[in-house]
Amino acid sequence: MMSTTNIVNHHSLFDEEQQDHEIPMQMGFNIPFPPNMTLPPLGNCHDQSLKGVSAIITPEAATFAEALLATAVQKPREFQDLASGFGCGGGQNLDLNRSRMNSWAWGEVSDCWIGKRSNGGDDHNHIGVSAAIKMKKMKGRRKVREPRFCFKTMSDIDVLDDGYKWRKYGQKVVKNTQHPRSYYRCTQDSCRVKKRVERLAEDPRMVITTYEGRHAHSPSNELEESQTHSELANFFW
DNA sequence: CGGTTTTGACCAGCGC
DNA sequence: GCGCTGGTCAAAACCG
Repeated sequence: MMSTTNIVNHHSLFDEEQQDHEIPMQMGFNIPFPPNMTLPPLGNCHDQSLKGVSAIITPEAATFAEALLATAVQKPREFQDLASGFGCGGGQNLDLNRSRMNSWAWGEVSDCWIGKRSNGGDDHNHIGVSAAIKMKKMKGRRKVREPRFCFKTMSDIDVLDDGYKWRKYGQKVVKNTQHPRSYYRCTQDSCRVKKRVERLAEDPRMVITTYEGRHAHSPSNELEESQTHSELANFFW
């Protein structure tokens, strides 16, 4: 069991009083990289639309990272408890609820990374997931958009298994790209979460997955909460 | 037969 | 107002 797990959580709360300007917000975490996973050589990415992506990881790790972040977003309290159980800093508080994500008027992911980082002086591998989101509250009435999170991963598979069940509802070739963008919607009734999957024009090996909204339910029925916890536990071995 | 995918049409937002 | 573009709809095709 590793004892140096580090949850990184830095965000500023949405301020209702602020009008018509951008409000930066960041969320995420670092955890030790499991010994049974291997990393390919890491490199920097220079994609204008997704600035700050720092590294590339294996599809397996990426899938798990996505599931982790989904858990952190959907069940911040449980995620915090779970992380604490694995020796995460108790003082850290993954308090995403307070950010009132669903009240954001408008948001775009301006930065994200999934990768490997050194932890201070020692060079332990960490898998990290973070999303820096620039929020913008507009004057006047404007269509409310759900918060969005995106991930960039290296994978042959377009749709990574994040524990939820998705139905494809559209595909579009976007300008200046060779690869089509696919649109998916959560199959759960009353759940409005959507995700977009596309390949990076500059590097088709990279898959960009963008989630929009928050699930109003647990991951698909087969993946009960206890199982999710079990998977999270397995991640550390 | 029911659920999912495909794909062309349609719609809305935005810039000019 | 018009054209461009991204996002969604919905009918048909596909599949287990």
